[in-house]
Amino acid sequence: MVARLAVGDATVGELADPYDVSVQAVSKHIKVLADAGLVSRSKDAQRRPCHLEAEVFDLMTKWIDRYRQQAQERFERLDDVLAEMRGDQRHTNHPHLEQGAAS
Amino acid sequence: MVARLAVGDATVGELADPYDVSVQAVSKHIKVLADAGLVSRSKDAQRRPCHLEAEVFDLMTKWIDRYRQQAQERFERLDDVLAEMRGDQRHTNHPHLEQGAAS
DNA sequence: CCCATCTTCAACCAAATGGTTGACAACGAT
DNA sequence: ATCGTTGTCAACCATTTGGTTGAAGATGGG
Repeated sequence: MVARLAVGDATVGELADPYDVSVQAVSKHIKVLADAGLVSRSKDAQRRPCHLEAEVFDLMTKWIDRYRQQAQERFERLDDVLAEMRGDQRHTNHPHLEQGAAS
Repeated sequence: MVARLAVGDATVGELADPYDVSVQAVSKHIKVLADAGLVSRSKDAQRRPCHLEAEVFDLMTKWIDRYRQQAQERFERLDDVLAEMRGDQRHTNHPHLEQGAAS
């Protein structure tokens, strides 16, 4: 959905077409996104194209960065030292995420 | 929840404590996050502290950036020109997001 | 005016989410 | 061995989410 809109504006019908889903469902979905400010609507005859609001990306990124920064600061400081002192051993069981972050 | 973990690792009990919610609820929630790879668990006696996985932030940011780039490229190219040509008028009704992006 | 097209509204339904309580497993301390 | 602490499992319930169908509003073309 977002992927399609990132490519370009589209009507509800166009959004629903490629998928096995009713137009009403998409209309509902878009209403939520619009209410949340993620998309805006324009008016072209009986059509109301959807436009992805790019500013939202910035907000999301900002939100994420706030927590990332906290986590990384802590990580780089004393967390691991203490963990090592008390024989802490992490087991992530999520190999796709492991990338040698912990020394 | 994420906010608390960004500050530092915590046990299920510590996470539940500040809120009016049962330990079981938090345990369930954490299980979801752990299954999704957002947090890892360690083992300290009968306690199992939760650790926020920082890599996830990178993945999120990467995902977002992909779409942001597409949207902005399109935006800066011909989208608005065409819109203007056919008398397009956008109405976002989301003032908190408006910041003079569209000329 | 009436029709075709596009969208939305309303009522409804199934599944997912997020919470509860109660039982129980694991562990350290006594 | 037993007990207190911590976390999890299971069954259950309410709310939200995401879908459906059917009817109705809006708009331009004949």
